Amino acid sequence: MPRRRSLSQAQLAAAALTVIDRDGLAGMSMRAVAKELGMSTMALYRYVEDRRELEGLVVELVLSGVDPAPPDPAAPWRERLETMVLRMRDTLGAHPEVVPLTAVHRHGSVSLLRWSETVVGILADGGVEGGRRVIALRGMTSYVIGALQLEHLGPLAGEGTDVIAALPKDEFPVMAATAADARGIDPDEEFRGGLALLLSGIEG
Amino acid sequence: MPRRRSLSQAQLAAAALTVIDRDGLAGMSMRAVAKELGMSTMALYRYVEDRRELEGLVVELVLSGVDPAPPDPAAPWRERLETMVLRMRDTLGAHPEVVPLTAVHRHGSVSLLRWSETVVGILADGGVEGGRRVIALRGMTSYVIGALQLEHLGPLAGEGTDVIAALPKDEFPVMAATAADARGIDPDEEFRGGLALLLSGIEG
DNA sequence: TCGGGTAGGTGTACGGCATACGCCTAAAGT
DNA sequence: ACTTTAGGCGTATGCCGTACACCTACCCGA
Repeated sequence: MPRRRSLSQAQLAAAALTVIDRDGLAGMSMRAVAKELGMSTMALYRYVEDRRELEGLVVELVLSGVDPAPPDPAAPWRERLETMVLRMRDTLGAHPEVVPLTAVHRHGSVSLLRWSETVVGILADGGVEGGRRVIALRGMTSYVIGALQLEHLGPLAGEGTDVIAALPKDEFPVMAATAADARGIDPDEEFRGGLALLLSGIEG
Repeated sequence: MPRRRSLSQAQLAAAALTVIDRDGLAGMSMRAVAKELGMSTMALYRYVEDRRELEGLVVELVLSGVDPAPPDPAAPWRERLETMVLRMRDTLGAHPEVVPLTAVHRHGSVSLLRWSETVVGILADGGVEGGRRVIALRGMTSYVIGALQLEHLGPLAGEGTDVIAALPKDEFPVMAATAADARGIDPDEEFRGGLALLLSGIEG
C-alpha cells in the first residue's frame, strides 16, 4: 500500500563497500554511506536494523565473490585445497579493510558456508575425517584471516622490515638476518609459502 | 621544576587493560580509562599522545607477559617451537579483546621482537634458513592471530556449531557432519591441532 | 476516479566519542 | 620567598550511532 522502496540491501552494501575501499573502515559511517547513496542518513534504517547489520551485508557481498564451485576433481586434493584458499585470499585481499569485519560477521554468511562445504568435501576426498577434518578447516580459516591482516597492516617487504633489519645485532642477531632475508619475498609468495606448510601438515 | 607526575604510562596501560577485560574493547574510551584512574579525561593526554599510543601501551603490556626465554635446548626443536607458540597463545588468550589491537600495534613491540628472536633462533637450530625461515615465522604469527580471533568470536563448541549442524543436509552434507564432529573438540585441542599441522609442514 | 492507510524518507535531537585549547596552581630550583 | 614550569582540569568542537516524530507519495479498494 505505501510507496515502493527505492533502494535494496544490496545497494546499501555496495555503497558501504565503496566507502570502505575509498576511505578505510574508519571512514565508513552511516552518514558517509547515506551520502554515497544520495539519501538521508536515517533512510538507511529503513533497510537495516543498525550498523552491525550493514557490516554483515558488506561481508556477505565480499564473500559472495568467492567461487565456491569444486575445482577440477582430476587435480590432487592438495592442489584443490590450495585453489580454494587462494580464491578466498584473492577476494578478501582486494578489500583488506573488510577482513576484520569478516572475523566478526562470518557467522551467517551463506557464501562462507558454501566455500567451507567445498573445502570439507575436498578434505573428505583426501580421507581426512572426524576431528582431523574439523581442525584442518579451522586451521586454514585461521591462517587466511591472520595472514591477510598481518599483510595489510605491515607488509613484510615494507619499511617495518628495514627497522628490524637495523636492530642491534648483539641482542637480535637472528631477527636482523631474518628481516634482511624478508626483503626479497613478495607478499604473494609469502602467503603461498605459509599455506604450503599448512597443507603439508594436513596431507600428513 | 614543576610538580611531579602522579601517574606513569604503565599505570595508564594497566588501567586500560582492566577496562578492556571488564567492558570489552568497545568500552575502552579515554573517559573510561580516566575514570578508572580517578583522573580527568584530559589528564591522560599528559602521558600519551592520543588513543593510538595508549592502545600500543596496552599491547606491549600484554605481550610483556610472554616469556621470551629459549625453552630447554635439549628438547626437539619442533617441541620448542610449540612451547613458544603456546606461551603466546596462553598470554593473548587471557585477554582476547586485545588481540585485534595486537595486529595493529605489533610493530614496535619489543616484547614481540624478543619472542620472535627466540623463535627464529629455534628455527635456525632446526636448519631452517633464508626465505623458509621468514615464511615459517610469519606463518606461525598469522596462525596465532587468526586462531585467537576466530576462537574468541565464535568458539567451535558453541551454539554456532549447532546451527551449522542443523543445515539442510542436501545442500551442505559434509559441513553438517563436520559441525557434528566439531562439538566434541575443545578450543585448546583445536588450537594445538592446527599448530601441529603447521609445525609438521615446517619440519618438512 | 478518488480517498485512506501504510510505510518510505527526512530533520532534529541526544548522549558519547576523541581531542584542541586555555586556565589554574602545585611545587622544584633559586 | 619568588619564579617558573608543567601537571591537571573544564570547556568546547565536530564527529559518531540512532530514537523519535513528522510529512507525504503511493498502492489498494471502492
